[in-house]
Amino acid sequence: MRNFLKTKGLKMTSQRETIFRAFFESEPHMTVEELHERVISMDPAIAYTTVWRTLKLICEVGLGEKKYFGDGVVRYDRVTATPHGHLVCQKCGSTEEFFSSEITRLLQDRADESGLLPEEYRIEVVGICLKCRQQREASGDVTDTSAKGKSSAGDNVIDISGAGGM
Amino acid sequence: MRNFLKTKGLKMTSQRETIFRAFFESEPHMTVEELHERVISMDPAIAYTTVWRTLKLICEVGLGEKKYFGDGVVRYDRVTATPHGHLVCQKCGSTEEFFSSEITRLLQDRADESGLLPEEYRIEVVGICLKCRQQREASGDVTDTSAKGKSSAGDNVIDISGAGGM
DNA sequence: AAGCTAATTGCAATCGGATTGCAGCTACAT
DNA sequence: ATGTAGCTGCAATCCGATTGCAATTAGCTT
Ligand SMILES: [Mn+2]
Ligand SMILES: [Mn+2]
Ligand SMILES: [Zn+2]
Ligand SMILES: [Zn+2]
Repeated sequence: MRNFLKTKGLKMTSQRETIFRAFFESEPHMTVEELHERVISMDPAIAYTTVWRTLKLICEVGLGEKKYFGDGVVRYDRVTATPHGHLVCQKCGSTEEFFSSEITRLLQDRADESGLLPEEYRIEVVGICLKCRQQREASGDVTDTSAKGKSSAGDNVIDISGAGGM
Repeated sequence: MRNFLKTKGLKMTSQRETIFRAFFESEPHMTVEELHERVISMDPAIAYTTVWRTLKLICEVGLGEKKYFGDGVVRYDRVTATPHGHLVCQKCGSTEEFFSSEITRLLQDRADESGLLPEEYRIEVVGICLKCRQQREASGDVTDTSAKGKSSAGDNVIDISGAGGM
């Protein structure tokens, strides 16, 4: 890592060392603020701005990637050797990572067909996690909470042309 | 559409009619500002805020979805009967849509495994489009611009544990 | 058709995370 | 030890997203 920076004419500082540690050893998908909290617990003197700039640096060298999970805050993810996807709960914000070489391959093929040189993959399913659905039904909600079976967002057919007509 | 609003206690207005038209008849993935421009060309009196609120409404009733393609601006996409993915050029911002029932099925399976009730799918490949790569090579850049073949972001193995260690 | 009221709209103000300018501090090559 | 290109902390700024509010309007009621 130190060498990596060196070749770029960049310097290793105690702040960066701490922030790198925090980033690579904490749960993934942290916001700048969350990571800053973590960092502060290790070295109270490190500023938010420095965390922000270091995350930017991490992304620039290819070890990190910005992620937008839908709550309006940017999150930072570690880049893995092979792309991975996410299952995101829009209720509690929990995330689960998964790998799928089949999906990656299919996406690669699509990109190739179009002549797009892939740089980053975004593979996400956003929905309501099991835990949140169980809580909801516990509070007496009448909504269908079954996940098993064929229910999915894609099933309900939406007549867009009709809707656009008026 | 009018009926749809009615059942919700909502009103159809000339502004909404215009904005609906603009949204469903323009290219997909427009920003609020872009759509506002379009709307203004149809009715100069319609305010940005109204466009924003109407897009929000469209999303709430399930006909639209927010998208973050990486340039920091929210875009609005039409929801299709079956989920679709995107090929996004991070250089020129062009997008191409594609459908893949295989990918959708694989994602559905993953979600089911985890107990996540799918609500929205995000399937994107971000990279450099053919056109942009050709322009780059034309300006005498030495970078490898081949898209065909096995090149992909997933191939370069990144030793994260090592990086995190220091 | 006129009246009534909740919904909608335009505009200005505000919000809040992202980003930047800058003066003082520091890593590290020499 | 010295010099200089990089860093850092802090405050200021940016800017798209969101909201408060008074005037206006759609659609129901009489
Ligand atoms: Mn991840
Ligand atoms: Mn689309
Ligand atoms: Zn949840
Ligand atoms: Zn392009």
